Amino acid sequence: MMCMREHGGECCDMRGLLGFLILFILSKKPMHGQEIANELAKRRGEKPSPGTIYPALKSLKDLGFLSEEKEGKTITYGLSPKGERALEIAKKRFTRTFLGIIT
Amino acid sequence: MMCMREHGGECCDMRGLLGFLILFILSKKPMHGQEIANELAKRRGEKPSPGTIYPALKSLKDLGFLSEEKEGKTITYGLSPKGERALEIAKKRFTRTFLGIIT
DNA sequence: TTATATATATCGGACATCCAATATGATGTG
DNA sequence: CACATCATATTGGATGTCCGATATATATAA
Repeated sequence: MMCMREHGGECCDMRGLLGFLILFILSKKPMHGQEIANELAKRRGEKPSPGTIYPALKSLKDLGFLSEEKEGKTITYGLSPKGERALEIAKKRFTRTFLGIIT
Repeated sequence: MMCMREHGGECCDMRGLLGFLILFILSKKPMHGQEIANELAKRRGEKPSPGTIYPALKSLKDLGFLSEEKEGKTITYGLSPKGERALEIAKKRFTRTFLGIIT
């Protein structure tokens, strides 16, 4: 049914770009999981569930894109050098693909 | 494994935004399927297969987002008024979600 | 200690996306 | 007509994305 959601008026649910968004958000400022989820909520309009955000962070970590610092119960994530390079490449692709859409 | 693809350097495969992209492309100029596929190839770097583009067009058509004009073997698609409204809403969401990424 | 709240983590599965293969129909050329 | 070509269409399935439910760990309060 493609990306069209809800009562016929909306499309574009950003599916598949969660990891990209997280990299971008972390490039602005290191954050822990809940802060990232809140930032995503601001952008997407809906807060991702724990079952979304933590596996996503794990994937990015497994790819070597994140640095982390544990303190008590919170883990603050940032971009590793590899993560920064990946973000730059992804931004180029994103920009080329969606050129002209954001006016 | 999220949206991360290929040798660790890339992410952001635009999954889930195909319908949105098609609406945007058609808002610039009415086109038929193959022209749309070629335009997508320019943006994404890879031409979508027939099994991708035609079901996508069918979904958009079923949602009432497209107008079409058949001439011989080609069908030229454009945006219906409903499609234009949907695109505007989607662009707002897209812009809010990815604000700051395209510099 | 017990209770509560918060952060992180995992697992199962529903659902969506997209492609490969294939089929249909129209047009043109010999 | 037979054949090739191009645009369109369908369908089966592999894969990916994300959420709900649940569990664990740490911190704080009574």
